[in-house]
Amino acid sequence: MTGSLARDFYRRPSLEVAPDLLNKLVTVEDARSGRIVEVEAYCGPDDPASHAFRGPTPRNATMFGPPGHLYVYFTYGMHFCANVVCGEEGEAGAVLLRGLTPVAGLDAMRAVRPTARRDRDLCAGPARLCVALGIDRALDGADLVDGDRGVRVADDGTPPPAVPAVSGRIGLRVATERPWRFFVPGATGLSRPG
DNA sequence: TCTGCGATAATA
DNA sequence: ATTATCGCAGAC
Repeated sequence: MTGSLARDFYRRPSLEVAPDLLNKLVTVEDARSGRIVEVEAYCGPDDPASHAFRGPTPRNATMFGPPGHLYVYFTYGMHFCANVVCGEEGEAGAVLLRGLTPVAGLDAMRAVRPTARRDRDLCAGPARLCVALGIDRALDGADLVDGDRGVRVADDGTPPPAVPAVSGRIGLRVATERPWRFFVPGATGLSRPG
């Protein structure tokens, strides 16, 4: 029943993949896992908010690689955020993971995120979920399909919402009006209510 | 519960 | 200079 998503799942534009990623599971080596409840699509060269907008650089190299890999970047001098690379190789599409419902390994998550007051805050935010799951620079480029570095995205049979909630993306100064944030309404682990 | 602000360093 | 953020302080 539960298994890694196939490569072809990711071989589509990020705007198609993003809503389909809702309710899938992210798992890491030590069995910590969370259910994806909030994502944002980034559309490569067509998207002024995308790290890929100005073409390939050392930082965004993973985005320009094959789909189904993890793109991890460092920002604000202290945070890591994680994306799933989408589209054909070279398209540089990406889906940012913004919120998870903690599913397993809650004790380990609490240990690395002592500032989370409630369990619902453990993975509520793109940088928070990276800390909770132990995702950092070392996992940039990890293959989510074969799990070469322990990180996978799996389907346990829970379908995405028939009609996902949609909004503008968060934290941007450009292209804020594009409705490319998708989330499970009312879910535990959203980075913000709506 | 909400709002504003400082931290902190890689990137272009 | 800017940044795909977070946690704290202070106001209600």
